[in-house]
Amino acid sequence: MGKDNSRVKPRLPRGFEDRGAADIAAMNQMIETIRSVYERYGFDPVETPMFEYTEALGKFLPDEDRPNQGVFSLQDDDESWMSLRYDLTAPLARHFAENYQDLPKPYRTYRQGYVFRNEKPGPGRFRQFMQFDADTVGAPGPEADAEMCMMMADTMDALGLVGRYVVRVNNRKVLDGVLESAGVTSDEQKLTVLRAIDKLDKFGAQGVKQLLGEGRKDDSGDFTKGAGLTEYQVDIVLKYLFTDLVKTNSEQIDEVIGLSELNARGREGIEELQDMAALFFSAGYDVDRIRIDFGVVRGLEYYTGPVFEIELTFPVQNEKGQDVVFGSVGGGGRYDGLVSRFRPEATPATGFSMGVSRLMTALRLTGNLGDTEVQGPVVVLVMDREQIADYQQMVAELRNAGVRAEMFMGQSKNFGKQLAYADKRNSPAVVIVGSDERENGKVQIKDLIEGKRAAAAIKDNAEWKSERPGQFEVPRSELVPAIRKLLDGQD
RNA sequence: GCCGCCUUAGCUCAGUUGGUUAGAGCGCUAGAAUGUGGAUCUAGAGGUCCCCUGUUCGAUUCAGGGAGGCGGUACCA
Repeated sequence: MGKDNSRVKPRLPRGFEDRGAADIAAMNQMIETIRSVYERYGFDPVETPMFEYTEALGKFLPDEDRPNQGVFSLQDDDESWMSLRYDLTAPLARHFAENYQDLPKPYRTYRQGYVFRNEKPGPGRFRQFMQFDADTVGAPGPEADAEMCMMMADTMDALGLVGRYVVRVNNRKVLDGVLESAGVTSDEQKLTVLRAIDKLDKFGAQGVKQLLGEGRKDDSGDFTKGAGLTEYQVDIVLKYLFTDLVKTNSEQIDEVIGLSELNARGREGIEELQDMAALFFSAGYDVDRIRIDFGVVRGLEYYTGPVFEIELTFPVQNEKGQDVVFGSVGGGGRYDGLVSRFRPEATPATGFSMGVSRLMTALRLTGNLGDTEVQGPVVVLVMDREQIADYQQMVAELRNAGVRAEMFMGQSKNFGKQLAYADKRNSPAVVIVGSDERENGKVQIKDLIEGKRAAAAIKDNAEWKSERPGQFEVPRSELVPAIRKLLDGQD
């Protein structure tokens, strides 16, 4: 049989991804774009490690003596649990609390990095993915929240997505107020109601109504138990959700103010939204960029006030052409309680997170990622093994001149293979020096890009060879200037 | 977790109403062409037909179970 079962099958764990040169270039470009916006807003970078003590992340299960399933965890030497961070906010709270004395307040920072969630992956959902966050810690006012929303919008614009997203804004206090008025008191029921509201754009009014009441059966036949509200309660919630869509944010807010069910807590939230809407208006952010939307919930329980979310306004399909449910590509809100887990002082904070990986996936799937093809190096071919010192010298000259260059390192001394290699690397040019050139003090430079163009018409291989499209000869001393000139001409 | 669909060569997929040597395109390797990429032609390598159990003279094909993938749904701190 001769079957070798000892060989390991190379396979990626589900929900994780390898990234090649083009992907990395695209991601770096996105990161740089986002970074420049955050810098311009006056935020400074900070970096925290991938691991934190689980208790610092707040993800210890109260009943059992181990961390939440959703986080990747392991035990340190002293048996204390450590976890891979699942977002960049909890680690920031820890960092701020730990360095409280030295940090300026408000503390305005950004940071970017991979976070990890041990969950079932889906379209645009990975178990390792990149986020790019900005936070203002120690600023209580709605102007700090409004700034976050405007920065989110500016970031999306900078990423070339003008008019193709919307930042939706709501306030948890409004939600809480409505629920209180409706007499929804148990925490569990509250959560279920919030989740139901969150599904509005997914399932529509009917779906939400079912989820608020008995429950809903989805297309795959699965049944989701509802919140079990009475008809009267459902009406209150729906009335609040389905205020008429109007032209401006302040009009939108007025619609809710008109509802008699709004209690003191709800009105507090409304006032904050009014303040934010006024700032959006005066700064020229229209409803098509930032919209007050009472359907925004956000899952995280630590949000205490304004919450916001970036949504793409174009449909996304996967590689198979199937329409795909694509979540938000960024979000955030005010989390006034997070730092107080570590410190006695009340520390208000607000921030948001850009889902870099998810956004990149959406852009790639919709063909909006832009051209990030990576240009290869100039390759110096090895014609004579004895001359590699000479070839290496040429490479060094090119590198010293700032040109990306390498000597062919493969096994094959076959000329054609070396050219095929350069072609596959997307090299701009190769340098050819055999005995003929050496004796005459010359080098052959082959412009692979021009050559490809010139060769398009050539069908016959003999002609193709003798024609040597894109190839020319210069004195050895002219190597670097000739290559430079060629590269300049190519861009 | 629950529901649906899927799994055959590196990739995309045919096919076998249960039968002996399981195919194509692309890709890969080599040659035509030993100093010239592409196109062309020729040849070659590459398979546990996802795994296990059962039914059967015989299973890649049928049945049951499992795993993995895709999608939905739940959860998502």
